[in-house]
Amino acid sequence: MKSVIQAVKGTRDFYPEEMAVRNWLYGKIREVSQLFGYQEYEGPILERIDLYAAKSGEELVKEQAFVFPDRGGDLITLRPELTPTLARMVAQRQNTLVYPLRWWSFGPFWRYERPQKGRTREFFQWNIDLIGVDSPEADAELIAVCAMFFEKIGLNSQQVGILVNNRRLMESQLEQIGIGERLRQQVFRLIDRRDKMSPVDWDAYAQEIGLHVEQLQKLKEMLSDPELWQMSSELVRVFEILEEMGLRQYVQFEPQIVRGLDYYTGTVFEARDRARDGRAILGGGRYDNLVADVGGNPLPGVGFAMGDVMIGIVLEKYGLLPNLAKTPAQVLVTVFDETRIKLSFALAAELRRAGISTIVYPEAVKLPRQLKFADRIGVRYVLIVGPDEEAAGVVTVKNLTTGEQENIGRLEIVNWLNRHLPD
RNA sequence: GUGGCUGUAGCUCAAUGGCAGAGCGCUUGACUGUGGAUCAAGAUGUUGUGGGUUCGACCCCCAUCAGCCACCCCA
Repeated sequence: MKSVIQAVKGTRDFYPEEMAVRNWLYGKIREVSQLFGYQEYEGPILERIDLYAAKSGEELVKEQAFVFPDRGGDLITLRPELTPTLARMVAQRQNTLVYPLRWWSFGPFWRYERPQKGRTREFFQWNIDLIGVDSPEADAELIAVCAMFFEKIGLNSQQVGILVNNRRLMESQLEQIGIGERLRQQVFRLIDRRDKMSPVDWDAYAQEIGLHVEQLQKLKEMLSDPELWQMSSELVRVFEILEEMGLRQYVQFEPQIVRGLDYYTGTVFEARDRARDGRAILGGGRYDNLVADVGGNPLPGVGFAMGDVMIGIVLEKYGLLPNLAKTPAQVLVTVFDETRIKLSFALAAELRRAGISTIVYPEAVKLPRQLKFADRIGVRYVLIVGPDEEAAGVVTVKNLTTGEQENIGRLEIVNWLNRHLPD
């Protein structure tokens, strides 16, 4: 035990139980993505570091990416996010793709950070994007995808909410109080930290950036105005569409949401536990310059990303993780003794040809051990072929759930199982 | 990158500086063709790792690794 080599920090082993949950999540993601007509795609896991230099945000690449030189000396990055890859893939075939593009993906990502609650170094992320349209209806569609996903997975609008804002709205409001492009990024950071700092520290931080007392006062008024969204024709339209789609209850305006990544240009949103537990479940928004930033012609887009770790924590908290069958096997064929091993293997092969998932015990150990094994892996039916059965031309079928058993004619067994197995 | 807490049996956790334990799980049996329940017996440890203090260290000190949590940042 002591000599087992340690797993890499911040990675998780997916034992069959965890793998089943991950695949279940993947399935729900696929279901909702396809329900909206999105196509699945995937990019490489390795990218040149230059791809991220463009726009991802300084820190994400410099300090939070796994970077290494390949044998030719080029710096290669384990992808920390997918959006730049998406932008590259679109730019490469910009003139042949049919717009608007609706694409989704689910795959692994890496960030070199200290692991903690809701965050690991290796994680899986759902990315979904609508590219080639800059309408608020497109923004609303992505938010709707998000809300439908919650609905499908069993999270109701009392448990989780999608907080929405618009960077253009915030920019114009900031203009009105005399904050221009020069201070914009810093003020966005300030807004982003409103809840994370004490009011006193926050005021001090604001003044440090260079806000006058009057500007700070006006900024506070902005951030506490729940009706501010009505100043944005885009947000008005977004909420209107979501209302018509019957998903309005999941969504609310939140002026403090501006998102960390630099490439967002319009509507931004993130989903959180309503109880304010933990970090954001997902985050996204509109990015209208990204394709141009990697060398393509300007093309607008909107999308979001959801990590598997935080959604897993939320689903666990609300008891929504499914009870998944332990084994895919529907039937276990026991081996009665050495001389009857061939009988059991032949029977198992016959069941498999009929499409029945079957395990055959691989050695002639005592029957109680084989039954105990069947019970522990969670298989429903056990088949026994001993001397009595062989002589009578039957098979004993035992249902481990009910404890009942009966003899079925050897030639009837496939039909019998097909009638009694679930599905 | 910064700070805090924690590392003892497969798991969850006890043990005043003085013989390393319990519950669960596991193995075997009660039950030679039947799992779960019950009862009985049994096995399991380099106390994360490396140093130091001490007559003596799971316990105190230092370092290191890992896990958890917060910061930073973000999914």
